[in-house]
Amino acid sequence: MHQYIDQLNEAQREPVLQKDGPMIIIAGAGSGKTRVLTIRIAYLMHQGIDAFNILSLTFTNKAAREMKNRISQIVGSGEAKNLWMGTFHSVFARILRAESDHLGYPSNFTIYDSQDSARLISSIIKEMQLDRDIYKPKQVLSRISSYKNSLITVKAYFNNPELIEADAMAKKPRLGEIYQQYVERCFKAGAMDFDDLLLKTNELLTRFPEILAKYQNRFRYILVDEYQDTNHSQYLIVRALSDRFQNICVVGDDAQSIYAFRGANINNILNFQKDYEGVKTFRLEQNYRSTRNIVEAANTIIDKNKTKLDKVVWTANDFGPKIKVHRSLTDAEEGRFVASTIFEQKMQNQLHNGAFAILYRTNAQSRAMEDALRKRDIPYRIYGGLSFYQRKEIKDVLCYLRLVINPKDEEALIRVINYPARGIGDTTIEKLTIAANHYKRSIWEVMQNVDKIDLKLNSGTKQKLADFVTMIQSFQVINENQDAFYITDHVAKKTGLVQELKKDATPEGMAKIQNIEELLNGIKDFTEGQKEIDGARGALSEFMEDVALATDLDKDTSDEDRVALMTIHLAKGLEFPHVFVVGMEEDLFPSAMSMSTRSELEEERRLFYVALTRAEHQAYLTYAQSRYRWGKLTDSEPSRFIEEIEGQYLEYLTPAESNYRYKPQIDSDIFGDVDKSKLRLAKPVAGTPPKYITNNEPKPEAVIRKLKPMGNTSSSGSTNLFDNQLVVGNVVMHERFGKGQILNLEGVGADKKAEIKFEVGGIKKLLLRFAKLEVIG
DNA sequence: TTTGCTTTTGTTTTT
DNA sequence: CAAAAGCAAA
Repeated sequence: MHQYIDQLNEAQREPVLQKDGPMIIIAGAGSGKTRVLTIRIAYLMHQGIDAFNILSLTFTNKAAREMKNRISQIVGSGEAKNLWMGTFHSVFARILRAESDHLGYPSNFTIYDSQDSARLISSIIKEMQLDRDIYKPKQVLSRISSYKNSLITVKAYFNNPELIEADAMAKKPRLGEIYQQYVERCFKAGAMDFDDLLLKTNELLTRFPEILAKYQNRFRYILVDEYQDTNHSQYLIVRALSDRFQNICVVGDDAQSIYAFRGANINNILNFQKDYEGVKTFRLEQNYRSTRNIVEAANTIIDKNKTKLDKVVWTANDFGPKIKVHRSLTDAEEGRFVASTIFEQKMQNQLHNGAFAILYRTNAQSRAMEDALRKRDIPYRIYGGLSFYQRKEIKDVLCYLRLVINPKDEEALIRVINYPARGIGDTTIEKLTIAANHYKRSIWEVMQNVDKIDLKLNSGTKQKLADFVTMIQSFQVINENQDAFYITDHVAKKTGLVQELKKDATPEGMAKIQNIEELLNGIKDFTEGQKEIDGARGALSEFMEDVALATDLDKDTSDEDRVALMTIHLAKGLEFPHVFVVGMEEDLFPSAMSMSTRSELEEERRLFYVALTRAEHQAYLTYAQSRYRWGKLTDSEPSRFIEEIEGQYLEYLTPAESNYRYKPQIDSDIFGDVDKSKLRLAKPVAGTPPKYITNNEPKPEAVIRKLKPMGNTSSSGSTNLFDNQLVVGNVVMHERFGKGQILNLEGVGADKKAEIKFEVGGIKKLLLRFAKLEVIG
C-alpha cells in the first residue's frame, strides 16, 4: 500500500481503492473531497493507468492547477503533466479547437464573453427594429443561454410549438428569430459563446461517431467534481464520454448546489444512481474543516430544505466559539465593524490578513467593505466583480489582439474600429453591417472590398477604413514571427491606445495605464513560461486561448497577505479561519429576486449553507438596518436565515450605538463621526498592546459585548429600548404589520418575544430584538 | 463625426 | 450612485 493512502480515513479510502465502474461520492462540506479526488488519481496512476487516459473536470482552473501540483508531488511531474484537467469550458474549448474543422469553425475561433454576447444581441434587436423595453438584451440572452444549455438548437426551437407558444405568451414572439440571427452572426464571426463550448461539443460527439469513439477510448477514467452544479449539456457530454468504459466517478454535495440560475440541474446528482448500472455510492460525512458549532449550526439551516439527499455531516472538532451576529445602522457602519473586528483579532491573536474572508451576496456590497478596510489600512483583495480582463482599457487592448488572430470577430472590430477616434462613426459602421448581412460575409471582408461594393461612402471614409485594414494586417504579419509580448506591446503603442490614456491625468487615468502595464507584465511572464515548454513559442494565439476563460481566481497571488473579499458563489470550495457573511438582510440575502418560489428560496438557503461552512474557526453574520441601494438609503430587516439557525449556536453582539436609532433624525454622516471617535484605535505605543478608546469600556473585549445572556442589564444598557418598557396591553405600531396590541410577553434579553394581535394579519410572535415597534398607547 | 451634456436604467449569483 | 444611452451643438 502506498504511504499517501494511509493519510486517509476509512470512508475516504474506500472510494480511492474502488478503481473501476461508476461511482458517486457524496461529500459533505469540508470532508476532504479534493483530497480524495487527488489521491484517487494518483493511485490510479500507480496502478498503471496512463495519465493520458484520465480526464478530470473541476469547477475552477485554479482547483485543477492545485490538484495537478499535488499529484505531481506524489507521482512526479513528468507523469502528471499528461493529465487532462480543467473546467468543462476549458477542456472542451481545447478539444473543439482540435476538431473545429468538422464543425466548420476555424481552430482559432474567438470565445465571446457575456458582454460580447449581450452587445451582439442588442444590435440584432436594434436591427430588427424591436422594442428594447420588451426585448431586453440581457433577458433575451439568458433565454437563449438556457436553450443552449438544454440542447435546444434553433432548429429544435422552431420544431417545438410549446417553446414558440411560451415566448409568444411572454410577448416575445420574435425570440426565435433573434436566436437564429444570433447563432448565424456568431458563426460568421468565427465565435463561440460560453454555452457553445458545451453545445458544440455535444454536436461534435453526436454527429461524428468516430470522434466520439476516439475520445471515449482516450478518456477511460473520468472524474467530475462539483457534479451538483452541472447542467444538462455537461451531463450529456459526461454520459457520452463515459459510455464505453463506464469508469466514471462523480463527486458532489447536493447541499451545495448553487448554480441553478445558469442551468445547473440538481437532478443530475440526485438521479446518478439511475443513470448507470451498478453504481457504488460513498459518503464522506466527517467534516475536518470547521468547529462543531459551525457544523451543527449549518446542519440546522440545511434541514429546512425539502429536496436533499440523506446525509449527516458531523465533526470530531472542538465546539469552538459561537457564531457572532452583529447589527449595525448602515452599510458603512457594518463595514467599520468588520474592519475593526479584523484589526482587533489580528492584534489579539497574531493573525495574518489571509485568515479573514468577507463574503457577500452581490458584488455591489464590496464597496462599503473596501472603504472601511482602506481607512484601517488593512490590505485586501477583491475577487470577481469586474475581472481584470473585463476592464475597459484591458478589453480594448485584447480586442485588438482578437482581431489580429481572428479579424472576423465582429464584436472586437466594432469595439475598437473607432477607439481611439479615427473618424469612423456609427453611420459608417451601420452601412458596413448592412452590407455584411446582405452578402452574408463578415464586416472585415466587406472592408477589404470597399472599392468593389457601392456603400455610398465618401472617399475620406474609404481611406480611413483602408488605413485601419492595413494597420491590422501589419499586426498580423508581425504576429507570424514574434511572441505574444512583442505584438501586444507593439499594438498598444501603434494603435494610439496608450497615448489616448495618457491624455487623462486623473488618478483613474493613471490607474488604467498601470493596468495595461500589468497586462504586459502578465503576457511577458506567460511568454517566458511557454518558451520553456517544447512545441510552444509563446505565440499570441496560445495566450489568447486562455484569456477568455481566465478568472480572477486563477491569478496566483499567494505571496500577498490580504483579506479576501468575494461573493459567496466564488467562495465555494475555499476555506478561511474567520469568515464574515455581510448583508444578512431580507431582499438582499435571500435576494428579492429569489423568493417567489420554494426552489429559489432553497437555493438561497444552500448558498447560505455554503457561506457558513467556509469558516474554520469563527463565523460572523452581520446586517444593517438601512443601506444604500440605487443611491438611496433604504430600510432593511434582518435575514430570515439568521433566525433559522438554532439560538444555541449564536451569540448576539450589539454595539452601544445601536440604541441611537431610536433617537429622532440622526444624520448618518454625523453619526458616522460619533461612531469613529468611539471606535478608533489608539496608536499603539511601543511595547504595549493597542487600546480601544471607548466611553465606558477600556478593555478590547468590551467593544464586543455579549448580548445573549442578558438577564441583568447592569453595565452596558439594554439591547433595545423597548426591552423593559413594553407591558402587556400596549398598543404598538409595526413597520410592516401596522397597529396591534400586545397580548403576552415572554423570554428575557435577546430572546424576549411579544405576542401581538395586529388589526390586519392576526396574531404574531415577534422577537423584540428585531421588531421595530413604536408604542402608541 | 465628435463632444459634452442630460436622461435613463439597473443589482443577483458565473463559465 | 454609476454606467450607458440618448440628444443637441459644434
